[in-house]
Amino acid sequence: MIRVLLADDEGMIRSALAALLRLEPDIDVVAECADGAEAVTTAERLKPDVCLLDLEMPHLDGVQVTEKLNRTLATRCVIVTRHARPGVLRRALASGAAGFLPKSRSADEVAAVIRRVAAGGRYVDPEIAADALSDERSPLTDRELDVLRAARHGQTTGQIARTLSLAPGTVRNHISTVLGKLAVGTRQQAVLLAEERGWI
Amino acid sequence: MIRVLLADDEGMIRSALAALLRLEPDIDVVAECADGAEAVTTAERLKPDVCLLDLEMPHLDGVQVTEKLNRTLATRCVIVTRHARPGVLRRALASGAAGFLPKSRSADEVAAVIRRVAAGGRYVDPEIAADALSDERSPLTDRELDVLRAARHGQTTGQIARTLSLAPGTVRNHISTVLGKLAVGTRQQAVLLAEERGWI
DNA sequence: CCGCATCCATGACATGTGTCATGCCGGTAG
DNA sequence: CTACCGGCATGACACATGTCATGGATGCGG
Repeated sequence: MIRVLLADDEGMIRSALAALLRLEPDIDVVAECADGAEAVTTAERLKPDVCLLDLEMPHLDGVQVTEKLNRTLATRCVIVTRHARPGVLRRALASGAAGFLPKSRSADEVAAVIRRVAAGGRYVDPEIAADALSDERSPLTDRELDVLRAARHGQTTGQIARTLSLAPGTVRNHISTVLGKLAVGTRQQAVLLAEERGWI
Repeated sequence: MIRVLLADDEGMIRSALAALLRLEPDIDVVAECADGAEAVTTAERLKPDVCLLDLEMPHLDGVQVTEKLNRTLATRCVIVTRHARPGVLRRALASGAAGFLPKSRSADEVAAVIRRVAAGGRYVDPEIAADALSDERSPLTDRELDVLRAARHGQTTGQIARTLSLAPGTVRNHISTVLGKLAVGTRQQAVLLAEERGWI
């Protein structure tokens, strides 16, 4: 019997997957969690064989949960996401995830992936994996990513500079190089593009 | 037998809901569609009793699909969405939707809502309905909304002015009043807030 | 050691952005 | 009719933003 923990902030898909997985004779859904923090504490208590984690969750996202769990437990983590981009896959695998499944795939495949991962194997969505090989790695430096992350919510250059302890001119310069690298004209477009590609 | 059409761009939740609904003895899932345009043409061909439509879909969103179908068919539409805000509910009901269900609700409720709607009733998520009564209507004028919509993808004032056939100064003025009404400092924050509240 | 490349940081300059005062138009109350 | 109000449009002004040239710090290969 494979003991599975489910975490997804969207109640409808969480309960739907739970109901479907309970129909499988060899799978036992032992917990359903609505956010990352809850997933971590529940996993540490119940020690499930497999954790099926949504990437986008409040407080801790799926990648962060995977990192934490891999330090302390033998649980195998599968990350599920709507935004299946090569950059996201890279982050997921770097965190130690054993599986990666975009939500564009059918729900039927979930049980198969869980069995494979529980048996010690790995599963990565073949389509995304192919994209990842045709390397779409972020051309941005660490600092540039910092600045872009800070710019996500429409803060002004001055505010960003203060939170990063920089001169305003430096922030502007980083933004400028980012705009050049991404071939866009405004920081807002840069943010949208970077989010799209899973770089921030 | 209630004949149901399902439309959601996320394959996993679409197939999961379909599988669960097929377990119900009185519900027949006659079609699964991945986008709004496909939903419209399929619905016109199959004339299902109830359409379960995701709000966020490519090409045509759930509200637009509902509008189109209500012109030509007797189909009852239920709109499902992750971003369940009063403004979204208002738009959905204005389009003629018979039901409104946020994805934060459990999948169990879907079948019940479908039965209720098929019987000629209406269903609106009580929590969101309560919020909608404590009126959070948009304080923005039509023109201001036009400008804000155009500003969504980080376009410059000049580009927005050209697409709306306005002087750049006018666009800036509209943006300025929007910033005042929403009590934010940049157009980017205004866009994020308006999206959050379902006003654009 | 010495280039050389890369990242980070900064300040001067042009351009775009937000604020303000103003005027036009259609609807409404007196 | 007149006065007034709200939405729409516009141009002048202060400020933030994007571009550029520059310099310091670190790491790598000759």
